[in-house]
Amino acid sequence: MGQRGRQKGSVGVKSKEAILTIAAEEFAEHGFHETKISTIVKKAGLTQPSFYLYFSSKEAIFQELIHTFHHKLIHLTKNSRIEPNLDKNILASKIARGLISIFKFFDDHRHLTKIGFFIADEAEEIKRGMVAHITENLLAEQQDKYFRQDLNMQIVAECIIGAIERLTITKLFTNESTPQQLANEIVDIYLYGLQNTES
Amino acid sequence: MGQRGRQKGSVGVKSKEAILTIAAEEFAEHGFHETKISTIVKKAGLTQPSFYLYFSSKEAIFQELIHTFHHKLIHLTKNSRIEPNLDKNILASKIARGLISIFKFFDDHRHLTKIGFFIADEAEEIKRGMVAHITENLLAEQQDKYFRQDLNMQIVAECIIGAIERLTITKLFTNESTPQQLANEIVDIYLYGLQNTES
Amino acid sequence: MGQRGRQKGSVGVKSKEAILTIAAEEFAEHGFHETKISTIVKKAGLTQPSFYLYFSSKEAIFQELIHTFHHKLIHLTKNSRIEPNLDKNILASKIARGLISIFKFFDDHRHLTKIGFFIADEAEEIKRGMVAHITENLLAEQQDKYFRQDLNMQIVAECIIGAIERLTITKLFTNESTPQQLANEIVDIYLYGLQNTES
Amino acid sequence: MGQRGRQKGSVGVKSKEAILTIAAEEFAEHGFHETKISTIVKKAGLTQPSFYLYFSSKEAIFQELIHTFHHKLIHLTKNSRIEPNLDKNILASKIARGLISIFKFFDDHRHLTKIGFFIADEAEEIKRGMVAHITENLLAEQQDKYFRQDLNMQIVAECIIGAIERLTITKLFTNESTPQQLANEIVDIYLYGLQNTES
DNA sequence: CATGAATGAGGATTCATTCAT
DNA sequence: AATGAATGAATCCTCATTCAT
Repeated sequence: MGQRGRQKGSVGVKSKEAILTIAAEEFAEHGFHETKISTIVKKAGLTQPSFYLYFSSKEAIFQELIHTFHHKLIHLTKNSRIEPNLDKNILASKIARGLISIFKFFDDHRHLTKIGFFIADEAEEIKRGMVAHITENLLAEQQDKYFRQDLNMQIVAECIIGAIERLTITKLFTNESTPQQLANEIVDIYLYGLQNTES
Repeated sequence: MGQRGRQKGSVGVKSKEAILTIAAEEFAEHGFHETKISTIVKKAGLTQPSFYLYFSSKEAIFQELIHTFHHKLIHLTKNSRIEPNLDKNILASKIARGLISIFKFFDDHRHLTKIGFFIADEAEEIKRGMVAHITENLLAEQQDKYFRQDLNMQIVAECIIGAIERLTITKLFTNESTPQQLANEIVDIYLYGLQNTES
Repeated sequence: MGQRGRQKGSVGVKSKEAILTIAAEEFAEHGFHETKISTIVKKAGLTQPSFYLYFSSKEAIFQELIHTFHHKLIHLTKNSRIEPNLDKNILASKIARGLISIFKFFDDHRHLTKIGFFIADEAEEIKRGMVAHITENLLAEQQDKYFRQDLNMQIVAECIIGAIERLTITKLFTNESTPQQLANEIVDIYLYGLQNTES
Repeated sequence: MGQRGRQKGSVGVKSKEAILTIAAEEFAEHGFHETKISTIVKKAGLTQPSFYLYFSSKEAIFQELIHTFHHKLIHLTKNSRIEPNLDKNILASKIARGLISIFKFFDDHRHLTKIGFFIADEAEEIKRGMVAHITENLLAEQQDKYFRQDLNMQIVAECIIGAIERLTITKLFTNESTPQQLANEIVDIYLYGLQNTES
């Protein structure tokens, strides 16, 4: 069928993706309200009505971007459950690996991350999800005696998310640190603490 | 009679303060753009032109709130430099005391905190200031051998600010934890780390 | 009566005059709409309600200034009727004298002139009055054979007013010419024309 | 069918021109401040946002009208340089022809003229340009001995512009005189003066 | 004579969104 | 698949003017 390959939808798909990409940029840089549909379509070489061919509203495309971010993030964390029975040295690197994958993901999707992790109202909920996930992991490891028994792991998880948040903005997105470096620093700090045990 | 005589201008002052209070509430809850001047003045029992009697624009009052927050915050952290020559136990409680005062301050000024620490574009800068301050303190203590020599204290500071940020939103503002509890948890986590040293 | 001279009204009179003077300046410089009552009273060291102690509205003070201008102008032109039976040389200087008095008057009341002769809607009417007056004079002199019989004196009068208007703005108010100079130039041009009668 | 095919954009052009025409009317009649965008668009059968489809602000459309006037005026005066070597009778009719074209232009563009020659702040500058142009012409003719040597031609030019100004308002726009009549009267007055040379 | 405080009324401008083609 | 044209619905802001003291 259709040997002349009037590749149905390909143009539209391209337009839609152009809009999505540019919108992500704009939202990430200027926030929701300061981003104008007019600007997006202009940058995409389209007109305003075309926008509504692909998205039902400004709110809708914003949600779509958030959803994409959230979806990818969930997918990412799905496989990161730490297997039991590993010795302490390996634990550290396991944790580091998890953090690396998060930072890498953020690094690879800067605009989406800005939107879904920092700008959106839903960011709070997304973080809550991550905190829950991390808490679970930590609890398991706590149970396995890798971690101190007297710690409130939910609070720990919040601290880690907070750290990730900050470092993403100030170190990762400024290109001052790599995912690896950041992950290692976090592991080092949280695992062993600040206290000087020498002397 | 009235021992304070002809309270010149007191009415206007009251109106201005009413506007400020309500504006803080609104901005904190709805953000800059979703906050309407009309709503603010209505809640203050005034009309729109009155607003402009006290503030030159919506932007201006927002800035004033940010400034107030920043100003108070700076004032707070001014006295918090840790004195040298204290043993380790005291150090912990010293640090805790600093954190308590921050959480207390945030707790006492929830709206301002939401605005100046979470909503404003300037929040980033304000946090940067706090990070710098904390970094300084940490470095001094590191020099005094209280802390491990191999840690990048700026990164540590970022982690702490991130933790404060998160815990403020999820534990403090939800009334799930007190400033004391949060401060203690942070000290415990960051000073000693997660690692189980028993066994 | 009243040896203590609580000069009744003197303060008010002073305030009113201050307002009038400043208002004239402002209207002259910025026109009606761009002149704000708030600016006037500020410059007069008063508050807005005080303004309404002396003038019923912005429109009212503007009218008062126009009226003052018009009144003075009418007073000026009342005595300027040219007496009959003068020879041609004297005629020229008579006319010049009339023009000098007008230019002097404009020069002495620059703000009022700007308002009443250039800014006000009523300026048109005021000019019409002057044209009528000049026309009358010219007609008398035409009847006395001093002027050409074939000229439409109303048109001539319009031309003279037009000349006065322009020269007031471009030469008088810029201090490039004195009333005398301008009057002489006008007399010279209009009496003898441009045409070179030599050769 | 339809020899001009798919008239792309013709509707928008029509709307823009409608707005321009009506705006010229309104500005001419009521001045800048008393002219409301709401009135303009209402008369054009449009809504307020449509106005901003074609003009960026009220100030902008006003400037556009002024510019149009100025542009046309400059175009008009470009060809009006008087060629040398003409005898006196022809000179008069040459000058008359120039004046006719000006009055005709003003007559054909009453609204624009009101705006650009009487209402706009830029009117002064526009007149200055005309004065300069006229002065140049007069000087050339003076050099060629057509005009008296003792006259300050800039002042003469100012007088002529003043005359044009006045006569435009009082005779042309009231339909009391035609461009031809006005031009002839001016030539007559300025060339030969008022003085009765008979007797 | 004067003012601190307040407001009614309106006006320009913006932006997401839609209609007809 | 796309667009020229248009708009509904707000929002910020301004200014002359007034009231109570």
